[in-house]
Formats: sequence, C-alpha cells, structure tokens
Amino acid sequence: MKTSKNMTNQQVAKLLKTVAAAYEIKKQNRFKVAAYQKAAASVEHASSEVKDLWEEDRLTSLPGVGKNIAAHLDELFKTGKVKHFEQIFKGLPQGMFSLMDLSGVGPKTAHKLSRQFKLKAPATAVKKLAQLAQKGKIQQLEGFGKESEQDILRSIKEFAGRGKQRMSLPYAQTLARKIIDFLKQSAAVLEAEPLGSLRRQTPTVGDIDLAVATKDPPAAVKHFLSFPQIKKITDQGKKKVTVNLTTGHQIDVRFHSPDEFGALLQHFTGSKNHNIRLRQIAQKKKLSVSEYGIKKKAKTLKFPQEKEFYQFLGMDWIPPELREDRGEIEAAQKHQLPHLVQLADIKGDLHVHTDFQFKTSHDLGIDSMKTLVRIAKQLNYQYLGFADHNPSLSSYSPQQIIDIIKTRKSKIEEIKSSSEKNMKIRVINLLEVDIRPDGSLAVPDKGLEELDLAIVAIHSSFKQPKKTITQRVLTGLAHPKAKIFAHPASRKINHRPAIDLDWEKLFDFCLKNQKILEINSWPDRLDLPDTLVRQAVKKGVKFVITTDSHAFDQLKLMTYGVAVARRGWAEPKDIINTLPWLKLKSILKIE
DNA sequence: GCCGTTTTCGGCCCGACTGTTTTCAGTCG
Repeated sequence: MKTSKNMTNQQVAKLLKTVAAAYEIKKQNRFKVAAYQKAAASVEHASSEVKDLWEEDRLTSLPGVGKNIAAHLDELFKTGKVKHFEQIFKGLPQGMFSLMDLSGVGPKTAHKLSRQFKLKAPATAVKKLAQLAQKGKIQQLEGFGKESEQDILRSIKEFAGRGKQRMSLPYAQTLARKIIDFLKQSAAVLEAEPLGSLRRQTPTVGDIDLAVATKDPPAAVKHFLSFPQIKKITDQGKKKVTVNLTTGHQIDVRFHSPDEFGALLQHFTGSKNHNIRLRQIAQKKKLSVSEYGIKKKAKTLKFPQEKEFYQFLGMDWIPPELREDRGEIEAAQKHQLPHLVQLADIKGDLHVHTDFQFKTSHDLGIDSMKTLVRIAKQLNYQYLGFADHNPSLSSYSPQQIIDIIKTRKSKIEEIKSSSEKNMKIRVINLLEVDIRPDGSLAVPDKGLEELDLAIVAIHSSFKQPKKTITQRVLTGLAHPKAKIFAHPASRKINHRPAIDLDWEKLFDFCLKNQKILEINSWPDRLDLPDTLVRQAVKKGVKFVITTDSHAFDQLKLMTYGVAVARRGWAEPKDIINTLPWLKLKSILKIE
C-alpha cells in the first residue's frame, strides 16, 4: 500500500484497516486485529486532522490509538513510510487490498482469490477478477460455488458504478417516511421507526435502517417485500431483511416483537462505537446487552421502551444525536447530559434572501419580503433577518453599491413598520457580504453603515493555505459591522471540502470579540460541521442557526441546522436565535 | 494492540444471514 507524509484521515484509516486485514491473514491475535480496526474507525471519525494531532503530540488522545500505533504514525508523518507495516505486508499479494473494496469480500476471501489467481497488482486486481468470474473460474475453487461467483460479479458491477453517494438527510427522511407509511398499511405492523444514522441525524445517510414491531414477523416481512420499488432482495431472514431499491439505495429492516422494541431501537440506532461502549459497561456489571434486551445470568430482560433500557444500565436516556461514543455515556452516568436545543426554541431566522432586484454577487431569492414575513409569522417567529448577497463589485461602482443598499434599506423600512404594527414581527436589515481573498469586505464602509449588521462569508478562493485563509477570515470578521460568520467551513457535501482554517484561532477570536458563528441548515452545507460545533461550544462560542433560504418554503429547513447543533452538544444558551427579540437586539447591538 | 473507581495483567460487544458445508466460516452492522 502506498504511503506518504501527507495522508488525510481517510487515507490513514484505510492504511490501518489494511494492516488489520494483513494481521488477520497472518493469523495474529484477533484482538490485535480488532485494535487496528478500532484505531482505523477512530481516525476516520476524528474531528481534527490526525496530522495536526501529530504536530501537537496528541495522537494518543484518539481513542484506540495507544503507544504503539502512535509510534507507527509518528514514523509515517516523519518519513512517509512505516517499516513495521511494510514488514507485515510482505508475502501478501497486494491485489487483495483492492479486492476488499468489494462488498461481501473480506480479508480471507480477498486473500484466497488473489493468491489463487496471482492478482498482485492492486490497480488491475478487480478487473482481472471480473474476467475470471465471467469465465466461471471462481466457482471451481474450493469453498466457492455458482452463487458466490455471481455475488462477486454483482459486487464488481456495483463497484464500477460507484458514483453512489450518501443521501442527504432530508432525502433519506422523505424516502424512509414513504416506506414507513407503506409498512403501516399492514395490520401486522404495530410500529415502524427510522433508525441508524437517520435517527442520529447525521448530515448524510448511507443506507436506511428501519425497525418494525410486530407479533407476526412472517406477515410483516411479506408485506414489506411487496413494496413496489424493491429491485433486489439481498438478505432475507426471519428477523432481518435487506433490499435494494430501484433508486439504488439499500434498506435494512428488522422485525421484532413489541415487548423488545426498546432494546431494538437502542441497538439499531447505534452508533456502532456507542453500542460497543455500552456493552462493555454492561459486561462489567455481569450483564450482556443485545437487540433482544439485557441478559442477567440466564434470563433476558425485555424493554418495550428505550428509556428504561438506559436506566437499567445506570444512566439517563441519551438523545440519539449524541450517540457517537464521544463522552455521552459518561455524561449520562453522571446525569450531566446537555439539555439540547430544540426546533421549538428557535425564535427567528437571520439569513434569508429576498427577491429585491439588483445584480448581486451571487444568487437572488425568489420570494418577496412581504411573503417571507408572512411565513415567518406562521412559524411563530419573533424576528426575521433579510440577508441578500452584496451587490456585484464588477457590475457597480462603490457609489452605486452604497445607493443600492440605501434603496434596499428604505424598502426594508417600509416592510418593517407594517410588519411590526400588524404582525408583531421584527425585521432586521442584514447583508451577506463576501470576504475577499485579501480579507477586505466587498462593500464600502459607507454601505455597511446603512445595515443593522453584516453576515460575512467566503464565496471564492477556497483553497488558500491555512495561514492566509485564517488571516483573511479574521480580518474580514474584525470589521465592527461584521457580526456573523456564515457557513464557516464553506464546504459542500459530496462536492467541495472544508477550507483549511485554524479553527481554534477562529473560536478564540469569536469569543474575545463577540462574533457569532453560523450553523447553516442548507442540506448540502450543514456548516459549521457538528464536530467543530462541539469544540466551539466547549469554549463558549455563540452560534446562530439559519436557513440561508432563497424561497419561502426553505424556511422550514431550520430543523436540519438544529440537528447539527444538537450533534454538537449545543444548548439553547449557545444559540442566539433562541433569545427573545429584546435580548437578541442588545446582543447584536441593533439600534 | 489497547486499556483500567472492582485490574498495569488479562481481559477484549453481540448477533443475523449466506453459502457451502453438514456444524461452520466469513462478512456485515
């Protein structure tokens, strides 16, 4: 496996997984194998770059990374190689590590195939295997048959068509809702719930996990299998069915009796690491935890409700968004879980684009200020902030920009007085202003003065080096009118990575200068990402959750930003738009 | 290889499903 000094977390995780596989083939202690797998998972889910941790000499702060693995990674980042790993890979056909990318092919299968067929080159191993399968060569091997040969061919086909991206959270929710509505049409289905990453509200969802409570599993399974969009049944047992839909997505459904439903919810919600930790704790109490309940001696105690399940293990019920084994179990044991912010706590939106006509730097909204106010009122909001993009620098002179902002202001004033009088909703005059590559703001000071405040953001030159882009952001944010930093990581999920910012420095700056960070609810942004929210919240940095709406129906996307905040352990006190108008006004120093 | 208010040694989460076997290994979550 190719290594270098500058490996990303994804790549380091892959390397550690490869080591685990190699150890498994070489019949090393299975706990050693598990240790490497755990370290790999830990790196994959780390909230900071492993290389940064290495620079700060904090590698062992990652759970599952101890003295030995840390020393190997130290060598990796210093020299670009790990001699010990190279030793482990010796004597193994390197093609096997490519084969392991195929679903259903693990270390043993990959090793057997690559050894038998001499698949040494990682780059061509999968392609060669496909040819062999087509010729019917695989079924002739001992331990393989016609079925497994077909399975391999199918996996290769899927692998080739792998543009297969994770679903956005709203998409996954809609799809899950559709299946659940269908499931509930059967009398055999007593309950049906979305679980897994969907219930934990992760920004993207790989496949959809559902749980069904039923007293008649065969009838419930039969009903589910009649769902019209099923393309292929992958697994079909008495309690678990896996299918692929015509949309290309995988659905896992578990069928349990209602008296076990609490234990099932717990198990299938995950995350994997959360469950492992929970089971370790149970073990110490001489208990054994599974999806059927909690086994005490020979007897399995059943839990219809999840809450009692957690309480039996000596802890408070843990909100699904926190279940990542990032300290939530310890907090639940000490009864110190945060009281997470909820959608109902939100009292207004501060980042909404309108149809006010001018050439903006980016895109306009499509609905009028009046419409937007009406919808905000329906949501029971106390205030609404209009934040169009700044006028285009290339289309207008500085004086024209100032004039446009003045015209827009008088329009907003008009709406403002009528809204306050008729609907008791406050309107705020904001603008989303570009921080240019040199750190200056894209609106002259005289224009900024006309605003209640500016939301600043990066919309270009995303790839500047860490020092440059950090300085750029801090310079832009230092302007007295700049109070909010929008979509701070500037990532687009499945499309563009986060900017390389010195987050600690930004958080310290915000804390010291009372700047607010945005949690942008737009489904392909969800920015700031939850792990960074958690870091910032710990420091006491304040957030605003906004929708960045460009149309009235997008105001309801707020729930996804709230999910990010919850996954970042944020409480109402951390989120400024949970404040009533008068308090918000004084915090933001709005006249 | 990791880890620690019952341990620095001696443990390490738990079960479903498939295919190829004829009691289980491998993979997955």
